[in-house]
Amino acid sequence: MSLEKVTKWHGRRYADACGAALGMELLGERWALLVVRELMLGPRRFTDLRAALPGLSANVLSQRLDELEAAGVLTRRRLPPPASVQVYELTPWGLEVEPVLQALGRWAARSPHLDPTLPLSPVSMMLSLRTMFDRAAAGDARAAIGFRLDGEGFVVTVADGAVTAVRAEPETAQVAAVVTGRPTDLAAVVYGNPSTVAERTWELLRVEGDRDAFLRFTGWFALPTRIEG
Amino acid sequence: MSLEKVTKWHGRRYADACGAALGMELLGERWALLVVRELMLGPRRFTDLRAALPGLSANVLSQRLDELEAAGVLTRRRLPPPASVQVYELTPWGLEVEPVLQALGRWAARSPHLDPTLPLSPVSMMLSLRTMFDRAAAGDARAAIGFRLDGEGFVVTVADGAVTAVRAEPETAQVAAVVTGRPTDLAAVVYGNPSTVAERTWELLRVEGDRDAFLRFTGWFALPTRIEG
DNA sequence: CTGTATCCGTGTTGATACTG
DNA sequence: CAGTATCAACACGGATACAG
Repeated sequence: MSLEKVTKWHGRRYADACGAALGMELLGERWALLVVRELMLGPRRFTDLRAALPGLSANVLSQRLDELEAAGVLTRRRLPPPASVQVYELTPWGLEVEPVLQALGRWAARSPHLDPTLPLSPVSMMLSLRTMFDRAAAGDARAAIGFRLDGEGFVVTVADGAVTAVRAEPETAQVAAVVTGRPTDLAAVVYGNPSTVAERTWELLRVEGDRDAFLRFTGWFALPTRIEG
Repeated sequence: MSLEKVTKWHGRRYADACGAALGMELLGERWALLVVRELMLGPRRFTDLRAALPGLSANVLSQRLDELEAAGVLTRRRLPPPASVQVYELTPWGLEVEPVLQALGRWAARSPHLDPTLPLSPVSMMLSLRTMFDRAAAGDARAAIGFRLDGEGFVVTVADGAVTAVRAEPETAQVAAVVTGRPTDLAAVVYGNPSTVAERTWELLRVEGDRDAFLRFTGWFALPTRIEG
């Protein structure tokens, strides 16, 4: 069966020696890159992926997971009992897809068609912080902010002109503030023009702890300028 | 009709605010990224694209060109008479796809499935030099090498720790050497282990001018290490 | 609860042939 | 040269039913 899939994976080849062509064979199938994106911050279960990717049907997700496993991008692993559930996890090489995600995201963010009102998954929001971090704006500032987005916890740290974002329950002792809310609203506050972000949007987020620390934090991230369109 | 296409481009959305998702909507359709790749080094005609992308049929190419034009990635332009032919040209924003191509190519080049025996287009070969340039290996060396691949001329220049590659007829006066041959054979020589590149492969390339300069040049480019598979 | 397998309507893809 | 027309095959997405 597994061999079946490996051999079957040559359905739609480009027959092109170029690396970018091979990349599109591996990641270019519909939904494939978004599945990888959702695994970028750690292993997830089948149902987690479905929840993060509404519109992706179960049969297509199954197929993508098979193909990505055959390609060596991810592995399926059964968690040790008692939590005997299956999770999907990127391989080290799969983790290296992040620069691709970032280059693509940065490029497309300049399109007039980018629509911030569309749904945004928690992982997607956190990854965008890694992509859109503005080193010059942050300078040598330091801060750790916790997030709880749709029930999922993350900790983002800025230090030494770099940013990290990991999946973790934010402990009030370790972060300056904990922000709770929906990813879309967080994006509006972080990427919106501070003077035009509606007060109503701020009200949709709950900020516990040092609110000013989070306010400064939002200034260290910026979307690229849009092209006219 | 053109408006028709713009509005029609809503066919397969992801309904996801993430930039990477939008990027896949714009460039993720089959063949789309490879069409952009072929335009990266300057305008090309419909037939040029078909020649560079065997396996891409005329109707699909037509459709991709429409979609990419509607998205603002490329424009169609009619060359002034007498050469009154139509060419497709990337917009400034379309040119910015190159980092995506590079990130994807660099990532996929580590796959065990990369197959250097597959056909390689001249543009693809030249772009790979921009991607795989090894700044440390080049040091402060300088050189200009001309190439004639499947009849298309290019000039590649290395200077100040950077590489450029442009479409241009190589003039013997401006380059240290002119290499004539097929892209695949050039790739074998540039990216192969120098000690294991068959003498037969070298014989498939014609090197006019300073052969040693070209030999040094080949040492400034390297593929990333393959993963086990 | 966590996936997997099957059926089906629809749209996309791709080969061939053909037109301005 | 630059596409359009037609048609067959297949991929996608939704629903549903089934297995561990």
